[in-house]
Amino acid sequence: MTPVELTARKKQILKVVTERYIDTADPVGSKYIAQAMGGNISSATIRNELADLTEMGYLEQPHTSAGRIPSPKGYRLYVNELMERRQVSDQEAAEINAALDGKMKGLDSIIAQAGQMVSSIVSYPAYAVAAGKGGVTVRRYDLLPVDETSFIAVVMTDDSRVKSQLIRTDLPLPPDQLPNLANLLNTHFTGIAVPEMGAKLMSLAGQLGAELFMPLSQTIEYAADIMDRSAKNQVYTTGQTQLLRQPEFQDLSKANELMDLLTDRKDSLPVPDENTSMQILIGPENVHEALKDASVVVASYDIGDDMRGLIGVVGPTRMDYAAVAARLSYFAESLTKMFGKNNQLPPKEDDIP
Amino acid sequence: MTPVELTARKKQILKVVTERYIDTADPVGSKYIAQAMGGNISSATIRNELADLTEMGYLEQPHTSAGRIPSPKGYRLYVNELMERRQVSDQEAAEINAALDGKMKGLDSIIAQAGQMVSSIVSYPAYAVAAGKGGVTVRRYDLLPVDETSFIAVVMTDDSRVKSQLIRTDLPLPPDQLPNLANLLNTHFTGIAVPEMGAKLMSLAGQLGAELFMPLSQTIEYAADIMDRSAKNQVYTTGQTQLLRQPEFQDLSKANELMDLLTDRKDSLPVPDENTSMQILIGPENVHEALKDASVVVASYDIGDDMRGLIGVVGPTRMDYAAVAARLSYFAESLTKMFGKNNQLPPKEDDIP
DNA sequence: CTTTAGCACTCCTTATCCTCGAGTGCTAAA
DNA sequence: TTTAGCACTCGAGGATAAGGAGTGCTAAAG
Repeated sequence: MTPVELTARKKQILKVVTERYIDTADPVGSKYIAQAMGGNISSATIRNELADLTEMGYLEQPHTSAGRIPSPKGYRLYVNELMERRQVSDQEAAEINAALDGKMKGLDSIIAQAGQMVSSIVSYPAYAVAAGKGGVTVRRYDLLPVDETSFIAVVMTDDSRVKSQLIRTDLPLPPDQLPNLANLLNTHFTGIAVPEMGAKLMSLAGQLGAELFMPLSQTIEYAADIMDRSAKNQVYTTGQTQLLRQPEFQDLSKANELMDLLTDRKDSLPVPDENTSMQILIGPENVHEALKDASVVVASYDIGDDMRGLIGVVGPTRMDYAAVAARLSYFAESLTKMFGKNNQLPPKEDDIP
Repeated sequence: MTPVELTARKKQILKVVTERYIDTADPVGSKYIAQAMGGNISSATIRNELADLTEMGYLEQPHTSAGRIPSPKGYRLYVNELMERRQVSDQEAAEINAALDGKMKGLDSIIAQAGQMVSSIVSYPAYAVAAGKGGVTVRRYDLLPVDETSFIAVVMTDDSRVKSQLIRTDLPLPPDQLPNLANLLNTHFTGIAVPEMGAKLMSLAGQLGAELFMPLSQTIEYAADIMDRSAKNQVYTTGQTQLLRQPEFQDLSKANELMDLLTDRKDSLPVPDENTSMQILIGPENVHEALKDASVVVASYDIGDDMRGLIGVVGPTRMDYAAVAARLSYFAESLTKMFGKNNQLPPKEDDIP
């Protein structure tokens, strides 16, 4: 009685329903489908097929006398098999390239900007993370004299980011002591993690005068802070307000939940599997509760050899997967290319947002 | 016929109405007022007074048979005269201090974080800007060798911010040339604005070999970028979603307008007058169209001697002015203190968000 | 066995009407 | 000047009805 086979016609119907629903956000009726399929079959036939598809779990009915909408399972099939893997149009490509051509400076800033761009390109909220391989350490310290009571600390990490800060000392520090200090830092405080830094600092406490120890610990503190932040894998989210344009979020409670996730608990947003470059998560496939009624498309790109950037889009399950996927993957590829092009090393730089 | 004088009782009534309306968002009726004022006068008397106040423009009536709500003029009077200048409670002060005590590093990052804090403290969206006196120039360049094809450029601006970037050269640059390059930069490219830098660069083009000229121009480009960004007075906004919790923005079109302003055109948010440290702009007092139905409370604080930070809160006209004003001004004062405390110079540092 | 026309039925949407009650404005008396 | 009394207004909320899109089923046709 229950049909098990998914005939070509059933798939075709599912495709029509999905695309129409994505477009209009209204349940799709048999009459429209019949016509959209060429008018060769009657709506009654379609209704039979619809009943099958519903029974098989690909479609849902908001209520007895409404049209059909795709279930998550339906969306999944659509995304896997039915959706036409669309290419970005020349115009879209041009826009993306134009956006990327702008001078982007600084790794973190690039990441944040990438999120913004994607959000505006796809018209949904987006998020961006740079997933380093973790465990950044300092490769090198440089100290530049400014005046009696201050100097500039330049810290270079082993993933080639460079950050600097003006450091004020409480006690005057003779400028000729600066090389000593730098030497101390470079011999004892490179290549090690934050906790070990603390230990080392303690062990040196006795051997050094205050005028050397204070600026030393201030510099270490700064270095530790940099490493902390980069370990935290800061997540940037933008375009939350795009959600409000979607009819499914006119109901504020849903919207609020998602907004909260996007602003406060953004660290629990999905990350794609290690080896796939793009992943689509539909409704209940998401582990996070607030995302059960939403979908996420997330892509990754390479930042040089040992870092991976992540960029994701959040929208209603009724999201335009074809368009989002096309644009997002084009964007991610462009980023990979961009990072690769500069002697295959990223233009890493200082910036903490 | 029309009363001109604002008796003490009228003011008292206006105060009760305003505070009640701020609290409940419902029009306030004569019965409630009579009771809230001690029960010594009848609601009929209150009604007479209400009619006067309405005629005088301090109150409004959504429709004939509803209670009264304050008009912008009413709010204005309330804010100017009636509102009790509330102090932050010990607990609030403690919270604010705790938030500020956290290690805040980097000027721009502090500013952005300040916005977030304020937003969470007052439960409305907030924005933050650092209004420099404009016209930043470079005070000094330092170049640190890395390897044959790259070096670190450290740029210090005349407002004591320090930023740095790793620069890759296309041609190999002998390390012993680096001091030359630094010298060139420091003698020709300090203390001047971006356009002049370009001119200078042109004039030097002929005299230098490519292996020196290329890295020179890359460094200049970086410096120009820093100056550009700091000239732009970047505005940070946060907490937009707080708007959705306000009943007046349940109607999405209003909310959207404001959201747009807060995310896209944030540069047109109000700035307080030069000499006042806090300003309250109520509804139509705002010049920007999207803010005509909203209110803004904005405060400024000092960053060292020659910069001024700005921090503002956006909410419905029915905003809790007393609470917001108290918290915001306390927060701004704390910031001023914080910036002053470190030898009265801010902990300026590198960071572009 | 599949397709299709026909038709009763479901149930959402929208409009209309009605009632209820909070609150007003006015009048006239204290 | 204040207050009690009272008619009146107007929105909120609920019930009811009409309209319509869409379904499911039946029975006939291919």
